[in-house]
Amino acid sequence: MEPSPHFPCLSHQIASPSAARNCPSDPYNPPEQQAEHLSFASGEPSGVDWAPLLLPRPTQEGEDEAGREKERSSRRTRKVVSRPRFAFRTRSANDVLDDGYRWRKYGQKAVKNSMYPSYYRCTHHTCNVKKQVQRMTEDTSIVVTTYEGVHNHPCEKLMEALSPLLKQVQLLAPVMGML
DNA sequence: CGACTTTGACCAGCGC
DNA sequence: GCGCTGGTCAAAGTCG
Repeated sequence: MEPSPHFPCLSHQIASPSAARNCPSDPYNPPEQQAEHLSFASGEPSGVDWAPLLLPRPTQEGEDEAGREKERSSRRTRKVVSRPRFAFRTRSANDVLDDGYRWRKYGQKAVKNSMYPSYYRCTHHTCNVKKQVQRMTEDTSIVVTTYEGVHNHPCEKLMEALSPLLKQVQLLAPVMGML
């Protein structure tokens, strides 16, 4: 997968968990968050096709709005909507991995098999991606992050980092054309 | 003052 | 049918 703006570091994790252990070039994986990528706990059988989960989904305005409206009307009809989900475990002091996106916490609740999972939503107004962050009871240094849905917008931090480069490319483009 | 977190209440799904 | 559980809402509080 291309260094997707949608999952800057997570893409490594999905594509190659072992490679993900060392991604020093990844600006979205600061030292304190260069977590030990332990394994995947997707709830799916192994051999799951990750591609559709990670590739940018083409903008489908109608479907998106309809989906939101559907969700609004049936406020708590959870577990009915089937959305791409994937989870992974990391060993990190930080609960929240800095994946380049901005998240808003909308809930935290004591549940049985995890002490206090936190619920986050992407703050982008058109994006409906959620993630759940919880620490494992057996080993509290391990954080389980579950993503639900796919971002339909570029990663803000990545775009921020790339914008000077893009400007340079734009400036150089005419010059290159002359050569 | 806007963005974000906290936290108690609410409610639907599920198992018994 | 009932109670438990997990996910979400929303008001209030906090922070920069």
